[in-house]
Amino acid sequence: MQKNVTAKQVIRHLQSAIRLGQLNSGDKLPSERVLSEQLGTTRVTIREALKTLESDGLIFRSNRRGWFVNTQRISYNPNRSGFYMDYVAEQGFVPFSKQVSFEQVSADTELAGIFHIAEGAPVARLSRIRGVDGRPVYVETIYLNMTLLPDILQYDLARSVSEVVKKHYAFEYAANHFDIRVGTLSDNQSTQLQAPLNFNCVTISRTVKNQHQQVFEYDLEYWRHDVLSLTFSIDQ
Amino acid sequence: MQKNVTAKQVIRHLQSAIRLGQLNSGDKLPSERVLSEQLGTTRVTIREALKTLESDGLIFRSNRRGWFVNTQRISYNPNRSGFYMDYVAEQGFVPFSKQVSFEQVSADTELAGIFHIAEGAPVARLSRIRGVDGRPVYVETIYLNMTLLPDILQYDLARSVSEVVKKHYAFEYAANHFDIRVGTLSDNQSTQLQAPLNFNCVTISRTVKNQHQQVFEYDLEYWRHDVLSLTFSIDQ
DNA sequence: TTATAAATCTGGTCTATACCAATATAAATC
DNA sequence: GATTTATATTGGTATAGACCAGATTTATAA
Repeated sequence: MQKNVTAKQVIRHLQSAIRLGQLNSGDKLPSERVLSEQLGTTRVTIREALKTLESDGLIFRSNRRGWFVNTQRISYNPNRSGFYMDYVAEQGFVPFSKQVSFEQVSADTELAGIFHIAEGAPVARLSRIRGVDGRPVYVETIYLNMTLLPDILQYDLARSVSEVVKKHYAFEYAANHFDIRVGTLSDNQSTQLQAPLNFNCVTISRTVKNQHQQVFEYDLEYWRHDVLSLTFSIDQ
Repeated sequence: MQKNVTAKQVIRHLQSAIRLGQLNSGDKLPSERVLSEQLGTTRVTIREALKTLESDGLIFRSNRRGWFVNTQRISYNPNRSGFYMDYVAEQGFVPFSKQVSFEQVSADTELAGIFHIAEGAPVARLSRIRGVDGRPVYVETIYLNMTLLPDILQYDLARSVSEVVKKHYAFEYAANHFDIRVGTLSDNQSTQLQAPLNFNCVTISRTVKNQHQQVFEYDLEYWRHDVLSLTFSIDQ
């Protein structure tokens, strides 16, 4: 009589392998087929276990390349001031940021509502991919209210949006409103983040008001769910 | 030649059924077996699609009872002041809160570090399950520093912890530090939330300081990932 | 040596089937 | 009618195998 090998057993096995240092940060795990042979089970069960370890942030995958042992999660303060590059580098990661597009678009119903402008009014849209240690971890789209920020398109926002807005328009980041939830990546985003279809993500939406209570910025960030640790403080 | 039915097709089919009102909030979906027959595919593919819709918050499941169309997510401000019951009721939900335990424990290494107390020092631990419309949505464990809050065990904290702390100890909730990440539920938590093993959750950890910069409270919340929308503002 | 093409490996996504455990329902009993 | 017991249903978790597409490596040709 053959006894089923459960995902739980596989999870424990890999957890202890990582804990004991048989597998170290950045190491590639054996392929799913090899693991299923070694542990006497099927790929389906192995994948079930791998997905759990992924959600716990212990391992991550790169599309069709393999599974790897994760470093610690990226600690990210959504309310930070300062540059992404510096912020992440302080944690020992090697960050990169790649601007995908920066263009003018017309406000749809949603954007018009957020910015309190007419539909069709000009909005600047900046799209970029950011990552650490050579792997992309989140995609971001930033909308800027061109009614309040005319000529914003002529600036280089690659390094920092807030820097430009503060310097050239004398806007303060006076109030931030956040909405954070779990979701799944779109097909486009999956490709950009080298993730499979319908991959789980953390969605961070942020609207920013200046010192005059005007909404001038709206950000949408989609993070791989397995790499992120949101940390922030609120004093009262 | 038979063409495979993809999860994407199933997702679109169910999305439009919900959008068109063929399925309404609270409705039970057909069983996985029925769906797989109707759509000409296997349960595996159906489940793949259902899990995606679940992560997007469109549907939810109750262990071995079935899949149901979700209402909108619970908008939850982790920094709120006020009562959970009132807070959630305002959004049209019928909330419930069930205290599981309230007892004194000894600080382990982690708690000792958080509260800046000696290992073994007394800590009060309150555990409860909270939900809406009859279904549990998160489990919470609250640790209270009994070095700062002696005799806290004699109070009834079922309604509100902060109310008691403010009233009887004159503590203010001066500073909150948050850490939010995705993870998976423990076996215990899965049972409590009527979720399958290794179910995805959002973990919210929160440490609270009083007006004297003393850490007196440490909360751990584990939310079903499919019901939560964190919303909060930070003014500067 | 370099560029190109072929073979291989890997995860991604299906089909098909099976059995278990908790739940809900129907039937039998008090 | 209320309670208990048996049955059917449902999701949860396995086995086994297949083919695809992208990434990597190896072999081949320029």
